[in-house]
Amino acid sequence: MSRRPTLKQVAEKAGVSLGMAGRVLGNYGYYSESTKKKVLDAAKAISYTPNVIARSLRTRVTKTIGVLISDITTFFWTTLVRGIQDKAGKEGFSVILCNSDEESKNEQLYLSTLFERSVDGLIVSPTPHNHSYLKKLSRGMVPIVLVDRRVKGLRVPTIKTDNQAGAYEAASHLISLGHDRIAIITGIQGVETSDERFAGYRQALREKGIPLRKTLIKEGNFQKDQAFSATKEFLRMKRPPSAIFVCNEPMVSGCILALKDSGLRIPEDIAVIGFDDPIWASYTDPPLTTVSQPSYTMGILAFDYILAQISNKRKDSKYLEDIILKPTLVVRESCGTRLKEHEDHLAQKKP
Amino acid sequence: MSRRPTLKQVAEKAGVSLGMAGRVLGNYGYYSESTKKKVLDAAKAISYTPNVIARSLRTRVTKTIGVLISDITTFFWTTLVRGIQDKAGKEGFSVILCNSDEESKNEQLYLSTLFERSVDGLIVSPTPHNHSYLKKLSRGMVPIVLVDRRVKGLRVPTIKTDNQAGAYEAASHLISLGHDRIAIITGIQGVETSDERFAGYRQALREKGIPLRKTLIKEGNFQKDQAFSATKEFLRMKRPPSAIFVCNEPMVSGCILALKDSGLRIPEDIAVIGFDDPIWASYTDPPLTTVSQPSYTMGILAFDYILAQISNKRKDSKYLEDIILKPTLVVRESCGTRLKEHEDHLAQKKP
DNA sequence: AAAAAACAGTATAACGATATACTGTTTTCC
DNA sequence: GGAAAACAGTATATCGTTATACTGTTTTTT
Repeated sequence: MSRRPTLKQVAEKAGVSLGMAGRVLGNYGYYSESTKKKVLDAAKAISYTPNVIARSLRTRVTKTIGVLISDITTFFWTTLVRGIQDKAGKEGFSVILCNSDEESKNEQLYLSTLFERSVDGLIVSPTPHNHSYLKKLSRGMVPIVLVDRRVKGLRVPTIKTDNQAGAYEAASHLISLGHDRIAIITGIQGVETSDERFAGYRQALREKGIPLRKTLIKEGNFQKDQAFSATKEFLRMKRPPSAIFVCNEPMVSGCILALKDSGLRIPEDIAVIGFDDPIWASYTDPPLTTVSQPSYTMGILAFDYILAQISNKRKDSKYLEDIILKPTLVVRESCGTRLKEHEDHLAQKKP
Repeated sequence: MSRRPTLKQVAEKAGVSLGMAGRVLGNYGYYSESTKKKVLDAAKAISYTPNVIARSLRTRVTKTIGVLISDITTFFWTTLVRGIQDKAGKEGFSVILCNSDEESKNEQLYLSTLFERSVDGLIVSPTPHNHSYLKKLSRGMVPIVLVDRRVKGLRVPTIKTDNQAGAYEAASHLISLGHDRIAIITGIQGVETSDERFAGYRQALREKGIPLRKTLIKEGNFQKDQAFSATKEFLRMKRPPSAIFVCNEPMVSGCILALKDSGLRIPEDIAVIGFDDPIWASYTDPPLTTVSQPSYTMGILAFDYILAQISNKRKDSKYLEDIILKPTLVVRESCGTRLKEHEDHLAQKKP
C-alpha cells in the first residue's frame, strides 16, 4: 500500500515551512494570502488529507466513541444503534461497535480495547454481573453513558425506559380482558430491565387481587431458544396459563414458535403480549400486541449525553440526570382484543 | 478526565530506561529476568495499558477495519455485520460501522473519514452511483473487499450470493405452482444485486415460455414504503398479478402490509415470495416462502478476505477470486404449497 | 521618531510507543 | 588467552500532527 501524503510534503511542494502549512490548513495564527494560496494548491495537488491518528495523539481527541451492547442482531439494539450512529455521524464522530452477548468477560475485553484505543466516550449497556472494570473506567477515566439499564453503585447518566410502567400496562391489559392465569417469561435476573418488567407484572397482579403463582414464572434469559422451552413447559402444565407476557423481542419469537409448534391458536387458545415492537409485530399471525420502546430516540439521546460529557457541558445539571422514557402499549390482536371484529372480517371475505 | 499512565512512567517506576520497559512489554530484544520482573510489577502497579493511538502512528497498523453498508437496520445487513464483528473480535480487530443509506454522497463522506482514520481495511457494499472515490481508494490506498455487490471496473475481491440463481429458483417455484401472472418488485436499477435478481426472474419466465409484461415490473428501491405503493398499484390493475416476487426483506414487509391493508389473503388471493430470510419469516401469516442468503457466513468470509489482504497473503490466489455463494429457497406457505395440508391441520383442531 | 503592536515566517517541542544504533559487560569457543 | 558472540542496558530517531517560542519585518499609535 502506498504511503499517503503528509503535511511536510504539502509544505515542501508549497515552498513554505511545515508550520505555515499547518497554520493555513488548521486556520490559526498568522499567514499571508499568498502562502495560503500556495499551501491550499499544494494540498489539493497531492490530495492531502490529515492523518487523524497523528492528530489524535497530539490533541488527545479521537472523535470516536465506543458502543457496547448485548447483541446488534435484535430489533431494539439495531434501532438504538442506528440512532447513535446517525447523530454521531452528524457530529463528525465515528462509532466502534461491540457485542457483549451479556457475558461479562466480553464486556471486560471490549471495554479495555475501547479504552486502549482512547475513545472519547462510551455508551454501554452493562451485562448482568461483575462491573468492576466498568466501575473503574467510570472513575474519571473516560466519559460513560449507560443505555437501557443502570448498575447499582455506578453513578453515570443513563437513558432508559420505564420498564415497570410498561410491564404494568401489559399485565393490566391482559387482566382487563379477563385473564387471571397470566404467565411471564422474564429476562435475566439481576438485570435492571428484567427485574423492573417483572416488578410491573407483579404490581398489576397485586393491584387487581390476582395471586402471584411461582409456576407461572419462568426465566428466559432474553433468548429465543430458552423462551421456546419455557413456553413448552407452560403448555405441559395441568392448568396451562391463559396468557403469556414475554419480556423481549427474541423471546416473543421463541414463544410464538413454540405455540405454533404445539398447534395452538393465538389468541383463541392462549393470549400473547410482548415487549419491544419490531417491524414484524404487525404481520405475525395474529398481529402482536406489545409494549413499544422509543429505541431510536434513545440512541439519539445517548449520543447527546455522551457528547455533553465529552465537551464538558456536564456542569449543565440537565446532563447528569437519568432519562426515563415512557413506553407505550400497542394493542393489536394477539390478546384477542379485536378478535370479534377480525372474525366478522373473515366472514365477509368468505364467499 | 485523568491522564492515563505511559510507558515512560512504567520505566521510571521500575527504575529502568524507557527502552528496557518497551522491550519487556513488547517482548523483543534482550532483557534480564530481574528487569522483566521490575517492569511487569511497575506496569501492574500503575495499571499501565499501551496507548494504541501512539502505537498505530509508529507501526502504521490500527487493527481497525471500516465497514460501510447500506443500512444496519435490515436483517441481511445486521446478520452479515455480526459475522464480521465476531471474526474481527477474535482476531483483535475493531470495527467502525457506517450506513450509506444507498446515497453516494454518504459513501464518499464515510469512506474518506475511514481512510483518514487509517483503517487497515475496508469492507464495503457500494451504493448505486459514482464510485470515483471508492475506485481511487482501491488503487493501492487501502485494502478493500466488497460485499453483496460488485462494481463495474473495480477489480476487488467480492463476497456475494448468486442472486440470479436465487431469483430463478423463486420464479420457477411460482411457475411450477401454476402462476403465469407473476409480478416483481425490484430493488434499485444499476445495483448488481437488483439487476441479477431481475435477470433470474426474466430467465425463469423465458425458459417456461411466459411473456415478460412491463406492467408487472415495478421498482421498489429496496424500500418498504415504495414496495407498499408498488403493491397497491398492482392491485389497482384490471388483471392484477396472481403472485408477487419481492426482491428484499424490507420490501416484503411493505408488500405484505399492503396486501393485508387491502384485505387480501395470502396465498389464496395472491402468492408472495421474498428474498432474504429474516427470523420473522416463519411466523408471518402465512409463513413466508423466500430465498435465503447465508449472510452471517458472508460476514465471516468478508473478514477473512480483508484480513488476507491486510496481512499480504494476497499472493495466495485464492484470496483474489470472488466468492459467489448459493442461496437456497425456503418453501413455507405464502405461495400455497402446503396449503392443503395446512387446512387439513386446521380441520383437525376444530372440535 | 520611538515604542508598541501586528504580521509573516521558521524552528522546534511535544504526544507515546517502537525499534534501532550504540556502549559496555559477560559468556562462549577454539 | 583472545576474538567472537551473546547479553544488558541506554540513548535516540521516528511516525505526522499541533501549537508555541522565537526572529525578524512591517504597520500602527502616540
